[in-house]
Amino acid sequence: MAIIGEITEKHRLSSPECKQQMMPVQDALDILHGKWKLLILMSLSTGPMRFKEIQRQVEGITAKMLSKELKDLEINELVQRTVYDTIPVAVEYTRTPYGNSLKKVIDELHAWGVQHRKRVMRRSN
Amino acid sequence: MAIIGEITEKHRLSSPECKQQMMPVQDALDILHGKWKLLILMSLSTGPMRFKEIQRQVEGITAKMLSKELKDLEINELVQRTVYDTIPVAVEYTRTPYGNSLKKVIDELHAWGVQHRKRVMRRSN
DNA sequence: CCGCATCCCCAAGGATACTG
DNA sequence: CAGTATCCTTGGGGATGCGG
Repeated sequence: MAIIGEITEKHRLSSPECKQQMMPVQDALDILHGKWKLLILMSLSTGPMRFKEIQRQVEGITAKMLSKELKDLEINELVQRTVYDTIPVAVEYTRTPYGNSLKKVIDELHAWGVQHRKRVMRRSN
Repeated sequence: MAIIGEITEKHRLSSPECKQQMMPVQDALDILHGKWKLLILMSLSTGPMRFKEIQRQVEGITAKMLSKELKDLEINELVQRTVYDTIPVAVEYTRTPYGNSLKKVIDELHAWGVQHRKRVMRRSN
């Protein structure tokens, strides 16, 4: 029980700094939350993409969701929308430089996902 | 319009590989989704932590959610739960080595959040 | 102190049909 | 092709209260 008390005390002291560390993460999650946003950004990693193209790449997303998520991403300046005045209209979506700044985040998440998948495979055998 | 056709064609070709890249990310998001999981993992970065301690650090989370999220994290072996047979019982949560493997992901998200906050501040002035 | 049980609400998300 | 509109379901999340 003494050990518990010690541990508790130790971390209560470091609490304020911990909260400071969390705020930025909370900010990031606010913008990137949901099932789709990061996947959409990924699909734009190779270059501009049209609506249907993105929908094909991001498996399972409905037009409604894609439309909404793209709007959100545009508001946060992670994605740019360009309309070409053709018939029928063509719309291209591009990652902005700011959107590209998420590359590392996505890369790390991807790397973790890869090894996680391996791990799950291993355990299920 | 020619340019559109070209762009479309180019990326349709790279589509299969893109989907491959997305699956791991989707896996990762499945485990880490929601408002709280990453924040909880962050709060455990400095060492073992008791239930109430975590709740104090993760601002705004209710006991119910914390309980549920900790269970999920335990199932996925990112967090370990230890019960001390004291009166009243004390329960400690620790990041497993596997949970620690998410450090880079969290770090990148944190780094992005920090600069995002700066950016938002700048624009609102 | 560490939760679980219950009730409740709302936003996220899905299905389908439809327009310019 | 690029979405909107509508309706619907699910579950994330909050509030409160209780039990070991």
